[in-house]
Amino acid sequence: MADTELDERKVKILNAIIKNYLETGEPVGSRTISKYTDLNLSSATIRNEMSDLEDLGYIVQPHTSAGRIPSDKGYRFYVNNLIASKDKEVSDMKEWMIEREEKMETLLKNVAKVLANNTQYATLVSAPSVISNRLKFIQLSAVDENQLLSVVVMDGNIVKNKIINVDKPLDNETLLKLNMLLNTNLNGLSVDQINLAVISKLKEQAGIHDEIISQVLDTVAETITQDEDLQVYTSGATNIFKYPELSDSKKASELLDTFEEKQSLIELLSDKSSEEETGIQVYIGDESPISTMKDCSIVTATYELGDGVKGTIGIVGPKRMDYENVVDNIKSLKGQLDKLLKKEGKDS
Amino acid sequence: MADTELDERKVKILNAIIKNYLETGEPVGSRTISKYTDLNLSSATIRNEMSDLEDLGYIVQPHTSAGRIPSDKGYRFYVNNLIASKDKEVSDMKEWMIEREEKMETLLKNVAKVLANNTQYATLVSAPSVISNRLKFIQLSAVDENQLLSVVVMDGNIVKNKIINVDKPLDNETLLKLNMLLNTNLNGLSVDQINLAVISKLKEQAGIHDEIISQVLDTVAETITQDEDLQVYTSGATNIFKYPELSDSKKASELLDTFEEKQSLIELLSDKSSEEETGIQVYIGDESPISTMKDCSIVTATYELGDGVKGTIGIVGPKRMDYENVVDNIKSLKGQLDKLLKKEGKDS
DNA sequence: ATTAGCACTCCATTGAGATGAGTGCTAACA
DNA sequence: TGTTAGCACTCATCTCAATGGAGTGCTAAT
Repeated sequence: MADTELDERKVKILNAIIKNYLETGEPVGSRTISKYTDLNLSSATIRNEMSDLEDLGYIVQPHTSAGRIPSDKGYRFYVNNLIASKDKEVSDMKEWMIEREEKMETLLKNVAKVLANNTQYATLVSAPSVISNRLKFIQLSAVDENQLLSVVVMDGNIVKNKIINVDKPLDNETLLKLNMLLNTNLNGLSVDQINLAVISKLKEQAGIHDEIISQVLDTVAETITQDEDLQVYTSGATNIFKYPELSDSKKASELLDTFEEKQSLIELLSDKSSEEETGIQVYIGDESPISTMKDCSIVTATYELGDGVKGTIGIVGPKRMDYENVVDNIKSLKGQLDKLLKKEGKDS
Repeated sequence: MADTELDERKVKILNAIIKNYLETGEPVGSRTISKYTDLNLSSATIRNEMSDLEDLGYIVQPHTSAGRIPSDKGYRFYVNNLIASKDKEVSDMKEWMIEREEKMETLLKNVAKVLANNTQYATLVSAPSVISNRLKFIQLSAVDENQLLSVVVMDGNIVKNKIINVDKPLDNETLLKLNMLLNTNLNGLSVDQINLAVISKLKEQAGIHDEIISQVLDTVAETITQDEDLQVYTSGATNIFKYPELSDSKKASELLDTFEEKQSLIELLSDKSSEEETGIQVYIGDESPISTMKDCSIVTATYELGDGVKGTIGIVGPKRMDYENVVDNIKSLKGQLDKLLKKEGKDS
């Protein structure tokens, strides 16, 4: 639809406006465009076109007799074009840091950091969600008389653990039996497959309807399904100070609060409402599910591990963000993570 | 020494200046003091005294003909008095959140949050340092053919783990023997007691000079001594925007960066250079080991767990921080943590 | 359809008072 | 001798109007 309402010249002008605004952050006037483009049109002509573009809602004037800046709709147009057309080879990303990491956590922290450095925006990376992530190994051990330790290893070497307090000690034999039971029945299952039914089947198989064993099994189930806090790693949050339109103290404070209080970020990153086939989502201004980010744009991509969707990487910046660069970066990183995690899941 | 250079009246005036400045954040003039105190002195007299105080270095003028504000030395004087004298019962702290927590991590996050809420400053809480923390339980298990999982439980239920990649599988028997060996030899030892000597003794006891076993033992040692990232939890970093003197965009950005990049905070919290017998340390302005906090004051306290020093809680705020309230809060929290952790370490 | 030209609008910057808080100093007072 | 009143002076901040410039919208000419 956008295609029919904008002729080629208007598209060129709109793009020129947006590009210029991305660089300068200042409203851009007709004269600038008249020189900047290779259209060889006078500023007056441009003015007419700009007037049209404003009527169509692609650009706005912050106040009478200032230049124009892109509206959310304008950004949206630009970005759609970009993601669709762009598929040029990604600038070779710094690989120095993404080397085989043992710990998911440090890996993801590094990813966030690299991305923040490369783009100069704020970045978020969420740990793989355990939904549809497979159980690889599970073990119960007696720490001392009253404490059991349950350890669960998932695909991708994510390790979870929980201390279980019990009233009286379990003897070694029982423990061994339980471990056997757990491993044979649960290994290879994904978290969302481990529900109440499975657990109660386990309890049954444990034979004795022992109070304690039942309690232990429940806790194990809890360990497995525990939301892992759905960790989010952030980096470069303070980059927002680089963009005057975000750095007045009220907005900045709210934004940084959002980053510190990671809960809402989790929601953001797991928002799958407008999933794109490319795996890259862009929220512009009001489109964002988080209200404190009304004045920002957000680009997210999901990376996969083995089967099923997993974690998300995201970038938060001003609306005039360098979409081109960001999309490239995020695509590249997504690719690398996909590759890395699949490999690690398999052979290492 | 400070006692001899300040007579009682000067002390009163100095305190009045500081208190007033703490509230308002504005330079305070002679007239204000003349009314505010019960000294019944005219502003002129106060001016004379203030002039003296300035010569002595306790207060400074931000510019000619503004009021005076406390210098670092002035704050220092005030704080010393405070910590020494103050020991009144702490305002009853919200206990709602500090209930028996299984996970150290969530507990400490909550502590940081509560403290930030109570004081309206930025807070940091460091996890107990494992130095001189005892080993409670250790276990090696085979996740699959090529991966071993080593899990270590410390006092206070801190769990560490590490995946060990091995070239060829270890048979069950060896594993069992290793576990036995590890537990009998290492349990009860603190981390700093587990050094190369102990490990090589272990290797010897393992009998066979097997390449793999040696490698495994090394990795176990690594797991135990791994620095646990020395986690630091922060909260309320954005509170700095409440204090104009910190919130100009350059300073704020640097400060927030420091909070995000937690590494330097770790150093701050583990700085034991000026340990006080009360366990409470106060850095004022330049005294801080972190340069980005030149314009801040920092109050830290260490809490203990069982034996030996453990973690630290800290508050970062403007120099005109409400020291009284902060010290109370931090004392109270320290007390609760001490109690809680000792209990947990023992019986649970 | 495009362009040149012009009047107009509005923001941002500047500089000149005006204001007021606060000091330092001096002289008077108890 | 310590305290106070008074006064001249300084300096940051606020207000206000003037200025300049960037940019638009409109109209008339090409």
